[in-house]
Amino acid sequence: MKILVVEDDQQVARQIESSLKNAGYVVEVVHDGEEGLYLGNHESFDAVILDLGLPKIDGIKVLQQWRNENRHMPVLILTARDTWREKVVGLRAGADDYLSKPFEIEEVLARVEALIRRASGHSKPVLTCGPVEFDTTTNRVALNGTTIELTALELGMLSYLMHHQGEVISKTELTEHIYDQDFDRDSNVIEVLVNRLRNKLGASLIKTHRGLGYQLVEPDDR
Amino acid sequence: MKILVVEDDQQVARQIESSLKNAGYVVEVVHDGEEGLYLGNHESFDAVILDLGLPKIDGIKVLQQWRNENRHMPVLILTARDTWREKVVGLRAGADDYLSKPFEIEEVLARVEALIRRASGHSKPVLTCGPVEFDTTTNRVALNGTTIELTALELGMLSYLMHHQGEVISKTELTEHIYDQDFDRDSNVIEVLVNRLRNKLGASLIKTHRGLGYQLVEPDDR
DNA sequence: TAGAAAATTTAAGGTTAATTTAAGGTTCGT
DNA sequence: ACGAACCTTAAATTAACCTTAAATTTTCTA
Repeated sequence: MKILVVEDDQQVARQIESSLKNAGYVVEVVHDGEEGLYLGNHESFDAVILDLGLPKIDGIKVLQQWRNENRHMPVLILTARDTWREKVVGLRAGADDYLSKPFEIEEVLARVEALIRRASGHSKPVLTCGPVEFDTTTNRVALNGTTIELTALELGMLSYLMHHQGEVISKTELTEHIYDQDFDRDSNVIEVLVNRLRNKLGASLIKTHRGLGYQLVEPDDR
Repeated sequence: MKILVVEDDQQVARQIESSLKNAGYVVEVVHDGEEGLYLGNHESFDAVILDLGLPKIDGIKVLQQWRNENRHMPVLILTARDTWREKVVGLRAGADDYLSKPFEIEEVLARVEALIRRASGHSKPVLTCGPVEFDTTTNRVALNGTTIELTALELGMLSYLMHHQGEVISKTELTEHIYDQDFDRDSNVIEVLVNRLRNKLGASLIKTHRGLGYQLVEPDDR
């Protein structure tokens, strides 16, 4: 998760930066509107914290330009003044949330996380197939609710099958996805992997189509 | 609830002290900046009332130093003059609210309570995982209650893991967070760091998932 | 500012779990 | 029934990780 902070006040900027980093974000800090505008247009961020009173280009202008360029990352606006007028202008320009100084650093964190959560809410992170669940964000795999430990390769294979549920996937396709293109023709790695997955997640999860490939199916529970 | 009052005017100090005590707070009063700075750094308060015109060290300096040491307790500033300039300086230094003399003692109480409410509402200051605690505001780490000294990198790594408890974090993710983007692919820095953390905080705290990453787990005590 | 101390990085050898290989058995389609 | 494709198991191999210590860099202190 990468966050852009546009804030000219060095102290506030540092405060926010360290707090965000501690919370586990990758943080990029710039100190004026020009740099902010450029970075926001040329790199991709999961959220932006934007001060309004900035040197060179005003925060509102920066925000408007981003939105004109169809950049839709969530933006939290910071401002020194807490006037009705400012708030309206900010939200009109496309801000997602608004915070006026002085603020608790923890509150900034809370709001940013809320924004990111809200923004990423569109994707469905956890795939499911019968009794097995696969969380694409954390790579956690569960069978009937209890987590199952998988190795890197097992995980890679399950991930691919999960993303192509119901399709019949050839062994070549699996090898090419799990490894990087190169593969031996005479090796039973895939069979061994399938076997281990079946042992861990239930024999009927992966159906084999002789000569064609494998298919992830909802097992008939019994 | 413990409140620190830093105020050189004996009469004002006594007034505030008795008012706060009546309201049910534990109050500590000191009369110059030096004592204030020390106490604020070595004890934990739920809020601070800080006069700006102080002997030995100016109030702003005291506040700045606290913030530099990552002490984030809410601070209400008192000042004799009500100038725009002073207010800005105070807020820039990290104050949370501002009150100019003369003031009603009732108002001081009201503002302090507002600050405490606001601060406690949004902060989740101390993360815990089994026997280890991590205070996000002071960066203090404790194992079974006793403070453990960690280096900057150790702290960075622990902080990241603490904020993502239970998740499996890849080595790349750790490097990208601890360092700023750039990293060598052939270096065992992460392994060495994990090793040192395990030595200091217990071997079973960090679980390794071969080929995937590391995971912070509650150690099974034994 | 030099010297000392601490922190960080590098390096090397040992350990272990994951992956691959291999070998023999099983199933399925024709 | 026969061969090919697949399954299963276990041993062999490999790569990831651990541990330690020395080398280097940074920070502290006199």
